[in-house]
Amino acid sequence: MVTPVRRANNRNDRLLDEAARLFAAQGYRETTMRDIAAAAGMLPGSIYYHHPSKTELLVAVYEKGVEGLCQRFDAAVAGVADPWERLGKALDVHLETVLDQSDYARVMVRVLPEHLPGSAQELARLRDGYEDRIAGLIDALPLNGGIDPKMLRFLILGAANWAQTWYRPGMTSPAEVARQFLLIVQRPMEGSVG
Amino acid sequence: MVTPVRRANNRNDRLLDEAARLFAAQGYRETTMRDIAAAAGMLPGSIYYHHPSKTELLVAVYEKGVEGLCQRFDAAVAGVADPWERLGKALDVHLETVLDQSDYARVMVRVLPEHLPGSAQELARLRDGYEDRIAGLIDALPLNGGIDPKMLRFLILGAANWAQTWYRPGMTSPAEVARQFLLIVQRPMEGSVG
DNA sequence: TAAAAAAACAAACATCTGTTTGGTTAAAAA
DNA sequence: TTTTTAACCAAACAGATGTTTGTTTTTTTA
Repeated sequence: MVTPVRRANNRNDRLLDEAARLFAAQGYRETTMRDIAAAAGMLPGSIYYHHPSKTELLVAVYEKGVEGLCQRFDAAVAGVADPWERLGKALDVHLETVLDQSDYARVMVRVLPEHLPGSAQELARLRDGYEDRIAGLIDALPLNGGIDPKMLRFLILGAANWAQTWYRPGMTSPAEVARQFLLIVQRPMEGSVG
Repeated sequence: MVTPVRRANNRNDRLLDEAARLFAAQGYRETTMRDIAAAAGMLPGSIYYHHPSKTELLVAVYEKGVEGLCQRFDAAVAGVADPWERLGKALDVHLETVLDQSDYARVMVRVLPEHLPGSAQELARLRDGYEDRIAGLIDALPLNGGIDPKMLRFLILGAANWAQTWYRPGMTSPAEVARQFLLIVQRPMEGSVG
């Protein structure tokens, strides 16, 4: 197995960028290989030199999305000890990234694994790399009896992901949305910030 | 304009049922007119006797979805005075309907107006018939200063709609999910239930 | 500078898609 | 019983879609 030597003017990065942008803006099914090729300045068939199928192209976009989001997450919560403060940082990163900064992250939210039966498992496995981080973060919260951590996670992540459907640039900033969401779910209880 | 006389063996109801089921399970783009026709026991072209286009078929499904959800909502909150209790009832109806009981309601959550540029306005207008009810309900809540009612609405509806992506029959019941969600966002404050 | 191979082109192929058209059946109206 | 027409069938059409194939260009390596 010889790894091909990547040339200086390789346009795979550009290709992935445009694919992410279109998948995020229009959806996977609504975006054609011709759309992507045109946006990347190449012919439809040329995409297949870099990716064996449309599905695999999506997987590649997904991988970059998870990788980027995880990196931002890790950087944001690094050195923060208080569980609620960690959740606040995570919410902030999640919303800013998904709403404002990364087409790749947007694809993760818009195109769900279960929408591509053939690759659902692979996509879900990639997602878990990020969602496990959120789960661990919420499990560390000191919760009142009666609140199921899993339900709290579903509520927060659900609200955050759904934000993509109503958020438009120029509205309340993603950071402010994150602050509000945290304010609503965080209630004073023993063990949390005084 | 003569309204055609609807015959006893009209299969439009069956057609709508199957369309709703398939749109909810696979998505709009992923469902073909042939899929729907086969499920309804007719030929693809026959659909066009009942609906002028695939888009209009979706609109018809959407209409039934909004109508059903609104009816359930109205029945659930009727006679309930306390704002938080009203929200609880609404959450219960929303989750049970969307997760368990109505393919039509499922379509409303899975197929978003902005995903069909041509009919986005019409679909959004239909949705508003329901979402305005939720908005009114939340605006009636006595909230602590600092919490934006709009953000609370986005959080609750977002979490509730997103539930479709993780909920599977046999899990925690929709009613229990509703109870947990309410528990998390409802905090003791002046004006609410003692 | 010549050989090797990465990267893209040009053009098609097979299939699927929403939709149309003209003919047929069967239920209701006369 | 005859007539009307709601409801559907049968078959195709035109365009879009993911993908393949053979060839050419262009960069790197020897």
